[in-house]
Amino acid sequence: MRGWILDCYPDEENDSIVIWLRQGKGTKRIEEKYRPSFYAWADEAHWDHLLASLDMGNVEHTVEKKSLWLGEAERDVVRIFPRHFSDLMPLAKSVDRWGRYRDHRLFNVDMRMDMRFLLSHGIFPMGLLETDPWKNLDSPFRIDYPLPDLKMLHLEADIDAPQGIPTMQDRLRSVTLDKDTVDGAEDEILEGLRELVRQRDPDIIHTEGGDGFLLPYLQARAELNGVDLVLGREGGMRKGRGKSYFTYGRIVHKPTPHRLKGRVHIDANAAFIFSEGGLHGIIDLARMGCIPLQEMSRLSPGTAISSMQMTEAMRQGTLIMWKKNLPEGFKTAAHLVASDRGGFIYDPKPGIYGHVAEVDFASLYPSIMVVHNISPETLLCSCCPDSRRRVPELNYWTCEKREGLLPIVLRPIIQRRLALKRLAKAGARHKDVYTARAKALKWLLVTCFGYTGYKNARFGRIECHEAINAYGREILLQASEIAERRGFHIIHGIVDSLWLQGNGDANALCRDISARVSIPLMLEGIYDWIVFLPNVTNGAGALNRYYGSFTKGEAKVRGIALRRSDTPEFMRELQRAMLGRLCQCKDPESFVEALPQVVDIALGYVGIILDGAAKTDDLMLTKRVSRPLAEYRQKNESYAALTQMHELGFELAPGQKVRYLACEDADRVKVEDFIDGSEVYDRSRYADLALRAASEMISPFGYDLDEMRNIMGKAAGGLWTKASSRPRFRAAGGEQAALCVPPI
DNA sequence: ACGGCACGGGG
DNA sequence: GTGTACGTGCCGT
Repeated sequence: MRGWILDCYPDEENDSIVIWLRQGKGTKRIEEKYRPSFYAWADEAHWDHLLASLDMGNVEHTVEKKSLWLGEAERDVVRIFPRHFSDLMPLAKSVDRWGRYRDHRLFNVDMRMDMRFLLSHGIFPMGLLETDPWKNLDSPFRIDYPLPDLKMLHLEADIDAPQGIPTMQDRLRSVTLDKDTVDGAEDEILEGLRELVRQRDPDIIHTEGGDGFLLPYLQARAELNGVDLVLGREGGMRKGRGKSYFTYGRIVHKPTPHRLKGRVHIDANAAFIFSEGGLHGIIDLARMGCIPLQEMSRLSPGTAISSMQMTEAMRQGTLIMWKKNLPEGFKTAAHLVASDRGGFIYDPKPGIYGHVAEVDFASLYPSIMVVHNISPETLLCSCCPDSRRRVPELNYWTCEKREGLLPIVLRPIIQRRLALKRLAKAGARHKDVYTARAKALKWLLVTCFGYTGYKNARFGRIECHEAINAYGREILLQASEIAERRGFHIIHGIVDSLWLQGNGDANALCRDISARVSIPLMLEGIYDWIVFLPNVTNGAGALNRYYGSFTKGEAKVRGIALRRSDTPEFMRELQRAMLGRLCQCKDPESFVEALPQVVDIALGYVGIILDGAAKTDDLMLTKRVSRPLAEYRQKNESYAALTQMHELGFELAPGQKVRYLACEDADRVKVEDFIDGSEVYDRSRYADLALRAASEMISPFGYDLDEMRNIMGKAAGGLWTKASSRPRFRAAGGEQAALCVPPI
C-alpha cells in the first residue's frame, strides 16, 4: 500500500503501534506489534554488576556497539528490551537505581513511543511511503512534496449558558460542522453530529477551545443522553493531562489535550504553530521533527526543534541521554560577568529623527551557530585545543574538524526558509503554502537560541548560549564600525538591528557588512522619521519603545500600549488614530507642526470616554492571571475579577486570561462573560488610561502626562477634575528631546 | 518607598 | 513535557 501517515499512536494494551494511513482516496488503519528498547552503559568496574542484575531480573538484553555522545567513538552498551510498553519507564528506573552511585548511565529512555517507531523504520509523518515493508518515497527536507487532499472542517456548538460561561451542566442547542448545523433535542443533535462526521469524513476537525471545553463537553452530554458519540475514525479519545507551566518568562495554561483516533483534532487555542503557520506549517514540522500531526499541533516550537535534533542524533547513531548531565565548566567571577551579558544594546537619545535607515540581521543567532559551529559537543572540544575558531571575549573555542549537531540541524532550516520566502515572493503557484511553511520554520529559529541556555534542553549547554551572545555583540560592533566608516551615524541598536542616519548607500553597506561577518544583513527600510521614546522613570532613552513611518508608507510600532495584549481596544484605536495623522508627515518638522492636531484627536477620544459614550466591548482589559485566587497578595483588578468568578463557581488556572470592564461600583470590575448591559464603566479610570496612551507617544515633545491632564482639564471646562498624579522622578534638568535632522 | 503583578520580542 | 533574563510601568500597601 501507498500513502501518508496521518496519525500514529501507541496502543499500550496490545504493545502495538496504530497507524492511520491516508491514501489518495480513503484511509487505512494498520496495527503493528512493536518492541521498544533502551540502553544502559557502565564503566568497567560496574559493567559486570549491570549485566548480572539484568540476568537476575530475567530482563531480555543484548550487547551492542553505540556512541554515547555526539562524535564519540562507539563502545559496548547494553540494549534492554522491556516486556511491555508500560514496563519501559519502571524498568529504566530500576536499572538506574541498581547503579547506586549513578554508576549506570541510561539512554533512549524518555522518548515518545510514536517517534521511536517511526525512527526505527526511518519513516516520517505526512511523507509519501510504501507499507510492508516500510519504504520512503519522499524525504523530510524537500521543498516541494506530494500531499493528499486533506479535508479540514470547523466544529462549534451553541450552548444554552444562563450564567454567561458555559458549563458541563448546560444544554446543547445545536452544533455546526463547517456549513451544516444540527439542532433539535440533545440526543438528536449528538447522533446527528456523529452521522455528519461519518458522512463528510474530514481528516482534520478544527475547533477553538476543543481541548479546554468543547470536546469534553460534547462527550459529557453524549454520556448523559446515552449517545455513543464518535468523532474520530474509531471511537474513543486519547486524553492527556492539562497543566499550567512556566515558560517564556510567564505562566501558560495548557488544557487537557483531546486527541481523536484516525482523525486529527486541531484546537486553534492550543496550537501556537497553527496560529502562525497554519496546517501547512504543522505538516512541515511534523515531517522534519518526526512527530505525528495531531501531537505536533500541540507542541511548542522549542519541542519541535528539539525533536529534530534528536532525530538527527539518532541518524548519526548516537544514543540519547536520559537526563542531560553535562556540567557547566568552572568560571571565575570576572568571567561570569563577561559571559552573562546579553545582546548588543546601544543607548538612543529620545526624540524624533528624520531619514533613518534600519538594518537587521536575518536570523542572527541561528546563523552564528552555523557560521561558528556552535554546538554542545563542538564547543571546547578536546580534539582542537588550538582551534583558530576562538569565541570573542571568552576563552572558548569551537571544533575545526567536525560540524556540530546544532549547525547540522539549523543549516537546512535556514536555507529552506530562505528558499520558501523567495518562492513566495516570486509569486509561485502555491505561494500561501510556502509562506505558511516559512513562518513555522521561523519560530524554530527564534527558539533554538534560547534552548541552548535552557537547563533541561537535551542538547543545551550554557556555554553555547554565552558564546552566541559574545559573537552577537562582536558582530554588531563590527557592523557599527563599518557603518560609521561609511559615513553613517548610529542612532540606536538592539541585538540584531541598527538604526542609522546619513547619506551613504544603505544597500551597499548591507552588502559590505554581510560579506565581512558571513551573515546576511538586510535593509528593513528607510524611515521618513522615527521616534524613540524616553523611559518614564529616569528620562533616559527606552531600549525598545519606538514608532516610525517608512518611506514606503507603512508604520512600525514597538513597545507602546497599542502592542500590549492587556490594552483595551479603545486605547489602541486612540493610538492608531494619532499614528495615522502623524504618518501623513514626511519629515520631523511637519511632525512637530502636526502635534496640536494630534493632541486634539486624542482629546476627542478622551471626550467620548467622559461622555460615557464608549462601547464597553472596546474597554475590556485583558490579563493573564499568574496564580490562583488564594495566592494573590495584592487586591488588584485581577484579584477582583477572579473573586467575582469564584463567587459564581468559576475558577481560572494560572496562565488563563480574564477579560473585564473596570467599573465604579464596589466590585471594581465586571468580568466580560457576566456583562448584562447594566454596567457603568469607570470614567476617570478609562480617561486616565486614554491620557496615558496619548502622552506615551508624544511626551518627548512637551506633552507629558501632567500636561495632557492640564489640557484635558481646560478642554472639559471643569468636568474633568481628576488630578491623581503620583509624584514621579523627573529627568535631570528636564532635558527636552532634540529635533534631529539629517545633514543635507 | 517598595513590593507585587503583568507585559514584551521576533515576522 | 517545559526557552532565559530582565527592563519597564502601574498599582496597592
